[in-house]
Amino acid sequence: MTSLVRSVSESTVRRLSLYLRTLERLQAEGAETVASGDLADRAGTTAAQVRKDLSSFGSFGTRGLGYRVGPLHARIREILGLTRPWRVVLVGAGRIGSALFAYPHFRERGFRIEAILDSDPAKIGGVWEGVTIQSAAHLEQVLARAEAEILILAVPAGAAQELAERAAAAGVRGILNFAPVRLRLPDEVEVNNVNLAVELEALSHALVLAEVQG
Amino acid sequence: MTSLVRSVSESTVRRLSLYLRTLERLQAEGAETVASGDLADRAGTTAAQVRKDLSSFGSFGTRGLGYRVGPLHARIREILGLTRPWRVVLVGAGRIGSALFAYPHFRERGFRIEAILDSDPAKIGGVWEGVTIQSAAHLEQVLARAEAEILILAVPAGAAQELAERAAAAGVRGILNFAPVRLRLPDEVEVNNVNLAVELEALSHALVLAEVQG
DNA sequence: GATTGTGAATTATTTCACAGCT
DNA sequence: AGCTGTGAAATAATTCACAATC
Repeated sequence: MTSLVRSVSESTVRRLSLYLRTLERLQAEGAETVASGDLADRAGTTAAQVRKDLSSFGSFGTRGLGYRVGPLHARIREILGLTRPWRVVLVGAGRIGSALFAYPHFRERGFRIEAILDSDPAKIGGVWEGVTIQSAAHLEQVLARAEAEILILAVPAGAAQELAERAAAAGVRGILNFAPVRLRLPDEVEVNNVNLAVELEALSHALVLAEVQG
Repeated sequence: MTSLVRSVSESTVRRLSLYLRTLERLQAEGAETVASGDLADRAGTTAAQVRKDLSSFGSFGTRGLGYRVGPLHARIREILGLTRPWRVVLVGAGRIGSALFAYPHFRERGFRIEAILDSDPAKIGGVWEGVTIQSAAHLEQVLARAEAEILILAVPAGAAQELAERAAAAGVRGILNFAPVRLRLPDEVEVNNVNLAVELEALSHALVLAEVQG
């Protein structure tokens, strides 16, 4: 069987996600086709970049016309692994956890938060939209019962490594980590780090640079 | 006057932010010096990368010994523009806004949220830790009174462009944008986008790839 | 006439490897 | 002996430019 999903670079993958959202807007606008230049403008890149990205998985644009919005959308969903739902467990029922749980774009894309865990007794037993917050002590059982594939880690830095290790041992395949620490885990566990301080600090660096350079 | 801040690549800047946090942990552990290899392990990169990153702004490691933790920390703070406070206004008092407002790492690094805005009448007038949520209709006045330099945009996609334009016109210099849209703004406004759907989709892509490749 | 697909050229980033300090 | 600083080499990502196609 030939793979439907070829290896593409990390930066291409991130742009594909942007294209996907753009294509959804185009669909809502009733567009049938889109040219690379138009897609690039809307997604914030260049026409050549769009074409390179799309050609990397043997694309099917039409010369003179552009790409058909529907089929391209379907193909990118496939590449990104969004054609089936993902079972997700959220660890950390603080503010970030709450924001992620309610983030509409996650559910739209098929990321199903099956369970919520926290270690704060004041939070355990609480209910969010029908989902009861359980004790993080039961991480392994919860992951097993949910057959969770993805863990969203939204806990303080000090708690992240231990929880991540336990989740990895329990068979979780990917972790989206919001704790500002580098997780040390077996290679087969995919980790994607989101560090909000990095984002703000990159901005502040850009601002001082702009000051100095006029 | 020679600039204290040289141009370094975007990826270097992001790693510097990681090194900064690592150095803070080392300081807390009482370490006086750190070798590039150790810093690399803790920050999740390589020794050569660390040395290249640090040498790009004329660093002052000691051969045979490593880098002195305190001075290196101070130098990176300088590079990242963290030696002075930043005046920040938060737009969007939803769940993401709430998480960001309470995120301790922002305040620790001198990002001061001076005002909170929202357009939902149910939220306006609410108070978060002494800060009253004001109407987004008054964006310009609030930005002027706060002399805000940075805007954190945590609003729905549909509202982001208009608010960003108004903030740019009112003189904001940088925007940390959580809305999943590409903002079109004058070049002098720095924009850093955080797109949570992209992060999760990059993870799901990695997982399907791992499945296919064994 | 418009727009893709893609090799080639360019630019950026990472890794190597080792001379040079302490 | 240990570790930095850095040119050189290798690799990766982006941009160019144009023939191929509709």
